[in-house]
Amino acid sequence: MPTLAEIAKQAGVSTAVVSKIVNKDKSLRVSSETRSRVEEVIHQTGYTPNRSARSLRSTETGMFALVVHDVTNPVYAEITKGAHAAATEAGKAILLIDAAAGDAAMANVVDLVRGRGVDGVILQAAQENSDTLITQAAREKVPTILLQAQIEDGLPVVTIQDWQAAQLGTQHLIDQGHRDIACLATRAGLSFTEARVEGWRAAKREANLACDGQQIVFAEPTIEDGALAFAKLHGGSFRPTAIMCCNVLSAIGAMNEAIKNGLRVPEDLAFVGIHDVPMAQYCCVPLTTVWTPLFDLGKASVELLLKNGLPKNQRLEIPQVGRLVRRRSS
Amino acid sequence: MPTLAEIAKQAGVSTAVVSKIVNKDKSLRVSSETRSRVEEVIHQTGYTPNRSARSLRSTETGMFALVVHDVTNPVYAEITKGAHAAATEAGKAILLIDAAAGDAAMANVVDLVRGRGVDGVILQAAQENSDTLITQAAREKVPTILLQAQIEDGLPVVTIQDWQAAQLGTQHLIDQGHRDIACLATRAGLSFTEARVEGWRAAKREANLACDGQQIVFAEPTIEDGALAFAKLHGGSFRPTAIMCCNVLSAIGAMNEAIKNGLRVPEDLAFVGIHDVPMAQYCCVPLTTVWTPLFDLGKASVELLLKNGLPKNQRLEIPQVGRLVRRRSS
DNA sequence: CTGTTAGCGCATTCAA
DNA sequence: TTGAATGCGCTAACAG
Repeated sequence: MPTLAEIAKQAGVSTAVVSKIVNKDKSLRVSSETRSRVEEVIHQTGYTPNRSARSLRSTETGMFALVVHDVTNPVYAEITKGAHAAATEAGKAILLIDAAAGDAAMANVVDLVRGRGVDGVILQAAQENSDTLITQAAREKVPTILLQAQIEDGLPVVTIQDWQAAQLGTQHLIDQGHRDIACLATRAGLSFTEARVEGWRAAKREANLACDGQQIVFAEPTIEDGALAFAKLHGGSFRPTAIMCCNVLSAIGAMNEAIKNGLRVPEDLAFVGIHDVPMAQYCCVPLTTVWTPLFDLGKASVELLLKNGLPKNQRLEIPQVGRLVRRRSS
Repeated sequence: MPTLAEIAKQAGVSTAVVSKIVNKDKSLRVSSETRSRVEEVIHQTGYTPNRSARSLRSTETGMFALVVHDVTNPVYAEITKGAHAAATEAGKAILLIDAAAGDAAMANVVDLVRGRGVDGVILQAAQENSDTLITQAAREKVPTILLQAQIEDGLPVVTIQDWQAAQLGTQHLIDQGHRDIACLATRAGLSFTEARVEGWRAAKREANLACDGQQIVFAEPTIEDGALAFAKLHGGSFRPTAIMCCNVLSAIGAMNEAIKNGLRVPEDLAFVGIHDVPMAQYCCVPLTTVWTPLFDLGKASVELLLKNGLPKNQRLEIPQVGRLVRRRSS
């Protein structure tokens, strides 16, 4: 692994010249002869600049940390894919952190951030201790972007059109003739949960359908918790004929549980989920979903970091609009 | 962001002392008084060593690149999770690269490797151009580990017990009374494909069942290609009553296609897949799978990198044995 | 036992 | 138009 200096010596020029050539510095005026000689040596030796040295000089690492809650969650996978795509295009790299790995993982991120190991942080947030830890560390040091949930004032957030997604799904159920439509929401208190619940509420109100608290159940966006949530919805006095699920995984969990309980889907109970992942079309009863621009969400978050845009406290909503993907569950 | 030198000055000691304290260098003998004074300053200022500087000095970055073919593939997600867990435990970080993002992504990896931006590479390999690119770059520079497939001599590989997994699944089908058991294999030519096909073959031979070429179809490990593969298996002269699928996704795709074609699962056609992912238990007909230690596979790969073990050309097979998870499809 | 110092490889100012 | 010199922040060899 040759160094700049070695290239310079071999080409009979100074390191400055080589450096500028490597970095395509327009201000460099050299005879095309020396230039090609240097380029030749670079090519021959296969010289590649040392990252650490460069980072030390420039205080930029070309890496962004992406913190998600669970690497195996297909929704996050789609976001990750988008983030990776944007990073790749810009020649940057994505450091993946699985918050599910616990405090040690968080400690690592903080370390990374404080030690200037990353140029930015993208945080799939969820109002947990770990979040505050990160946002605090990050805020003082490194550009940080929140995904989906505004868990902390003063940090930029990028979201999808949550309200619309829920509204769209609910409207579809109403169009199918449903009147008793429950809402299986995501974690209470999160901004996107509120937006989605509002979307559900708006659609129902629009159709003069009553909404009250017992029609809503909050659950983590996992299959397991979706299944648990079904019991609450099914056991109560309010017997829905359809459930608007604010997450595709909880939808699958709930639907599965319904079927286990002998209900027919969609005849006895219809389901719509938010986010379209492959799993939705292959599950017990193919699930109607509202497709959302998850890929673009991830993509936009790193693009934001790249252009250093978005003043604090601002919010970017991905313009792509949700789309109903109708399948058998509704 | 204070520097070592600043800490040293504030504490009235030299940088060497601070450095050794930060790095918990046992060889350092200082009065507990100065030590605590230094620690106090470190704590007060919230000093964290600069990563780039450290890397430049030590030629270690604390980062490993993990190259997978598709971030949204749940099988890889599980592997990623394992790799991340092991990395976290060791205070290292995982750089995720999605080979599906194309040549640009590969170019980035090569750059990273050659520029010493990572301490090692873990490559979910698949005999593609991109692979050679990486392995070549990596081999001359940075420790590289292959996942699952021995695509290049001279590089260490870590695998699961492929033969046993296929054998186990096939044996289960035989135990259910099946005799005409086809094999939906993964990509032809890959070492793990061969091992799995061998496992299938062995189980059949053991039961005195004939195996021939037309009982095998090769397909990429995706739902889509699994569906396509079904047509080939179903259209031929050999009409299986069961299919041993060497991958869970292709199993789901094939099974789904079978159902679409009016077959009853498992009555008309039974399915077993290799790898157990959440999707398997929620699909149209819950899929019987052979659980495999994917998490440990990922984990082991970074552990190997960490201890710099495994001489070239060696192979590590994860000791965890596969386990049949019986569901409705068989 | 502790402090001084010389680079690691690069980018960049300032001279020439 | 090109080159020499400096320092980014850290570690480790060497002095004292």
